[in-house]
Amino acid sequence: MTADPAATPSGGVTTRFCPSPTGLVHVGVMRAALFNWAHARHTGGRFVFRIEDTDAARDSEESYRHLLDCLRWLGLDWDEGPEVGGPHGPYRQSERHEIYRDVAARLLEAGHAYESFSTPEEVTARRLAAGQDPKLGYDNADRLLTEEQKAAFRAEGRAPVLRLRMPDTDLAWDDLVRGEVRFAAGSVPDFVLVRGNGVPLYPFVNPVDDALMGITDVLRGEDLLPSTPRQLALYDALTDIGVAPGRPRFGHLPLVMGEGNKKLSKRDPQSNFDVYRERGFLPEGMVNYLALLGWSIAEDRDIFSPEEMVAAFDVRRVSPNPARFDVKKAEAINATHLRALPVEDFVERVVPFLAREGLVSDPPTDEQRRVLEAIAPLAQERMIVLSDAVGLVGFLFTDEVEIDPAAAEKQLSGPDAAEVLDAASAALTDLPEWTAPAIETALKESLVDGLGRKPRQAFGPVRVAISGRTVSPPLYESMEQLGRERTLARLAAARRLVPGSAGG
RNA sequence: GCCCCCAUCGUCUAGCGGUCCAGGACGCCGCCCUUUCAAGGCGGUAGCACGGGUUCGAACCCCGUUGGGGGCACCA
Repeated sequence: MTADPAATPSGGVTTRFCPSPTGLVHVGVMRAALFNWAHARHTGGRFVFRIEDTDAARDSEESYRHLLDCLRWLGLDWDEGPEVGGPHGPYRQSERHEIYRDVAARLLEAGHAYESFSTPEEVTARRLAAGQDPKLGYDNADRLLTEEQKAAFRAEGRAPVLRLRMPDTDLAWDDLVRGEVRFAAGSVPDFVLVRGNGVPLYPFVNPVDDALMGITDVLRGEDLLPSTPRQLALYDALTDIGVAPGRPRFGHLPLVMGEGNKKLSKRDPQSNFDVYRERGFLPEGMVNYLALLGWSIAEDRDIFSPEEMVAAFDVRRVSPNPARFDVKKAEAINATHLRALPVEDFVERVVPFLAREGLVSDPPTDEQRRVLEAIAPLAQERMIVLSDAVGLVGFLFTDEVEIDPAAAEKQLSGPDAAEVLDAASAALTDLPEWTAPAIETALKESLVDGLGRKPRQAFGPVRVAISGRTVSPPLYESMEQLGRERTLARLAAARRLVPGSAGG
């Protein structure tokens, strides 16, 4: 419970990620995790993962498990923390209460902290009485309470909170991303470390654990910047009583903004990390985009791998500007990574998404795998996220193809469609060789040359008949994979949908 | 209200006093390719918030203004 010199090797960097397991995982939180991880890896340092579950009312075990899963999915491995262990455990604050109780007692004993009996209502009343804005907060009125006064409050049944005595000096630090930041002496009131009921608060346990775990560099959101003076003061007190080895460095990352000009809130659907996973963003695509929220690898480049990020990451080059989360750009980045995937890798990753819809089994049958591998290169380049495969290649794995109503309206509504579909069926029924080139030749001869149709008019209805959509992988290859029987069946089925025609 | 942060194309950014009549990416718009849709190729659109300094010289340094944002709990 004292500063462990071995925990902070001179010059070595130790960063941490310390979310609280309360509900949905926010993309900004994962961005913070990524930057801490990249900073540790780049400097050859350590990355600690700690769970801040001091709020029993809001924390959940499910959320805790989910957090681990998200980190692992992104590829952010930790050197110390849950399920990994380490010399500074436990790594869940709910299991560290004795530690906080002990540190609080020592702070009180050393005079850095004191018992405070004022209720929030009393503080407000005093501010008002003095003609001041209640927003100024606590007025440090209990600093000089005598033992008699304290006894009197206790006799009333009041339980005191523990407050830190703030120093009467300026509090300043050299922020890793912003340079010097300074708060004037007296501008930050004495704050609460421990509640009246004995439960320690976040502003207390967070620095205590950072100190005990040898954290040297704290990278966190700019929204926490105003709380830094308090942490600094606490750190100085902890250093004085031998709990901390000194102050860590702080770096305040730019906020992640939403649609308007506001911080992306947990309420905003865009902020939910899970939706990107579920849509089939790649971890490497997500890492790439998240990294771009405040950092850039080079002047003329924005596609890179996690490894490349680690090699190049320099926290001093992180931008201080707030960054808007741009789904369009995230998609573009992801699409680039998706297309770069080797076919086998792509197939592996896409299978769970197809399986989820019952289109293939997981693992796929040999036949399903064969078809997937054949169509993959053609599908990959027209996909943005893995779940796109469901709509794009699903028609190859089911006989219950739903024809998109809009597609039908566009391609299967006129008399031309009937003529085209009939001609296509005729051309394909006795085709000697069922290969993409043969199919291409037959259809072009029949539809383009024979009927005199423009290619786009000739193949539109056929595509919709085969795939149910106006967008699909290349037609001939798709038909080849589908097989003659199913292809003819779909042409016939579509033929029956054409209104007001003989076949209907 | 108080404290703090931020300020280059619509968006994310490069730029760390001259090499910038500002570069890249996303988006958007054309053109090419073409069996749809994409992808790809080519081209285009659009920005240093304003005002003072400092300097031979400022997007870059300083001050102010304006604008935007964040924080002000016995939540985290």
